[in-house]
Amino acid sequence: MNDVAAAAGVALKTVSRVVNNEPGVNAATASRVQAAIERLGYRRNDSARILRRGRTASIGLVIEDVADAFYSSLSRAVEDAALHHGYLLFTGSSREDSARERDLVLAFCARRVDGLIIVPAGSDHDYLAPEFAAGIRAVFADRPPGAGCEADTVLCDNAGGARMGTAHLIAHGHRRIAFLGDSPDIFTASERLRGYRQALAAAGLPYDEGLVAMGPPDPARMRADLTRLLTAFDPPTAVLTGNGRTTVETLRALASLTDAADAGAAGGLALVGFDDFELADLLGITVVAQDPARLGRTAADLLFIRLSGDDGPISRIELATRLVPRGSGERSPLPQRNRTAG
Amino acid sequence: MNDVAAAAGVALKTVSRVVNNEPGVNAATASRVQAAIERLGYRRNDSARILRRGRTASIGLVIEDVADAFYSSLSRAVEDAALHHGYLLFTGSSREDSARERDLVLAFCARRVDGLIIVPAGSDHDYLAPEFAAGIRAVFADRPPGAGCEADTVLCDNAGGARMGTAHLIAHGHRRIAFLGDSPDIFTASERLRGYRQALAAAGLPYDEGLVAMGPPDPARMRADLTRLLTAFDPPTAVLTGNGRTTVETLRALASLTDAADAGAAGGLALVGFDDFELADLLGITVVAQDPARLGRTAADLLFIRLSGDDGPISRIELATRLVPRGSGERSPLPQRNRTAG
DNA sequence: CATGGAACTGACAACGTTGTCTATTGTCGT
DNA sequence: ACGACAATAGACAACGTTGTCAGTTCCATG
Repeated sequence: MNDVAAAAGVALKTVSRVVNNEPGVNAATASRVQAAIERLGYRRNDSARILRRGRTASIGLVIEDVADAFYSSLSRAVEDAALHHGYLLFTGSSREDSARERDLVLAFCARRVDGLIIVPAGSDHDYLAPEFAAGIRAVFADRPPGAGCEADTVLCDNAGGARMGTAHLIAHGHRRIAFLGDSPDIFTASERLRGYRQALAAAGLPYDEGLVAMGPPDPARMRADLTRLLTAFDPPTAVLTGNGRTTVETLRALASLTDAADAGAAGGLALVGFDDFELADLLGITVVAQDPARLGRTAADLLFIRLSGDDGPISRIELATRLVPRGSGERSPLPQRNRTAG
Repeated sequence: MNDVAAAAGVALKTVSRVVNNEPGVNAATASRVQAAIERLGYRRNDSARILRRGRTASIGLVIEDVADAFYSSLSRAVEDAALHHGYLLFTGSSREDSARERDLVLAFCARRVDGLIIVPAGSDHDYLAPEFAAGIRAVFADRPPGAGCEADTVLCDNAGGARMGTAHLIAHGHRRIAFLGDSPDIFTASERLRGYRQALAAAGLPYDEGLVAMGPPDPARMRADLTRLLTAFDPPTAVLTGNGRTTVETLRALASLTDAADAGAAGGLALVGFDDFELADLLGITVVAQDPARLGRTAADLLFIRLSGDDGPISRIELATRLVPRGSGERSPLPQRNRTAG
């Protein structure tokens, strides 16, 4: 900028004014400065600008994994909102590792992002206290912050969705319904388990721990769990899967366990999946759909409201889920070969 | 930092030394400073640091759309590499809009990223000249830069992959093979069309424009194109689809055109898709697989080599593709109802 | 005891902007 | 012709770091 000023025979401040479209510069002077800018290929250094002004016009997004369709949809929604408000976006994936979450968040804070959208991996957010004190705003998405951390939160109605999915299976005559979920220490997974139990209770059905298998969606582990479930004395006639990844891996496991030809039919087992996913329509999989884009958009909206100065009470929004019947969840129970009596 | 210095009764520079783990600070002094840091909740301001040091330890990634599985895998690979090198990552989606690509790139440059990884939407990258002059390094991924822009580039062997996929169909007896691709002004789409033509030529088959339909993967448009193709006098017995999105939409269109029950079987039409995608295994779709994670990793590697000072000649890497037979591409031609003679 | 050097600490400028305040014009009304 | 005022331009400090260099202390050595 100094060079531009020298080249245009003008003061530093005048260049600054031209660069920022500030009023009070003679048109002739301005075009002379513009010419110098073009000639020298000058670009404003935003680091200095940020240092001087205090606002960075950037936000940080920490998700679990960009490569997961759910989070990449969420990302895109946040990205759009950021762009729309003229903000730049830092992103990082925590990989379900709370240390990595913290490091990313703190790195973003050191860059003085104005705000954060966090899908927390950990359950302790005390490390944010100094940042909040410094004026950084944060919105939690998909999962709530740890105890003692007061911040806007956008969740989906996990328990309600699981309840609805389970009730749907019950309504189609199922009495033994398995639940395959992610690790129970993940908020959404345990909430969905809760919803599943609520639905069973509401229908007067017993809760059978033997029908529940939870853990990271590792194909080998899931195959083993499914085999155990399906070869038990009194096997389930239906399954509720706890998230997109789990649903997909369940379908794979079922395909490898049953006749590959009718893999799409999930081998007669009724199935409702939590989370919609690409091609679920073609495979005829009934799902309880969340809207990750809406989740991201809502979180971004909340954040930008805060960034515009709003200091109202914390909000905690819960987005509704939607049951999308596609066939796999509407099958009636088939007589099971392992069962001795009906 | 000033406050910390005052609180610890020490000079600014000493705090700086402690914060940066620089040697030459008495342990007692250091712990006094540490205490003050904790007490005040101090965090270093990286904007100032960047301004002072010149290096930002951040890179910018511009892709087409995070919500697309191909690019989100690529993103994740770049993210991992960045994290591994201690860099932060700015991301943005161009949405196939060259102006948006430029704006994102320039915004990242204004933030003084050290390097860029770009999946270009446009074909004119003259706007980068001043940035290159300022020392920014860029690597192009998936698509090459516009003419006149010399930069490291990582592509996949698009023509070769399409040739392989087409040859595979020819080897299974197909003579009339349709090509459904993305807009021909997208580099990868036109390269794949080229590979398709090469394979036809190599087999002595005529190139029939009537069997080619290209454009953005809009469901309605694709359905119309497919209907036209399949109801023609001499319809194709096989299809090569030009990318993941196109493959999926083709499957949808086929499912809605033929009996929904055998949608997974793509209605008897043989199909090879360019790009692997989630659940292609369950649907039995033969694909020419790229490795987007490898693409991202390779691009990041190239970039970090440059950032470490390498000034060797420009490299242009082409990654191989892999044919994954899963059934849909191994079907023999069926007699077509619209054809008068065999 | 003087001297050299190592270990530690601090003063100061500079990075490239922008906000504030002041100085210089030129224009207008009286 | 004069003061008032608007429009334009510039000087300067400050944002929070870090690199450079200079100073102080203290200990080992001759």
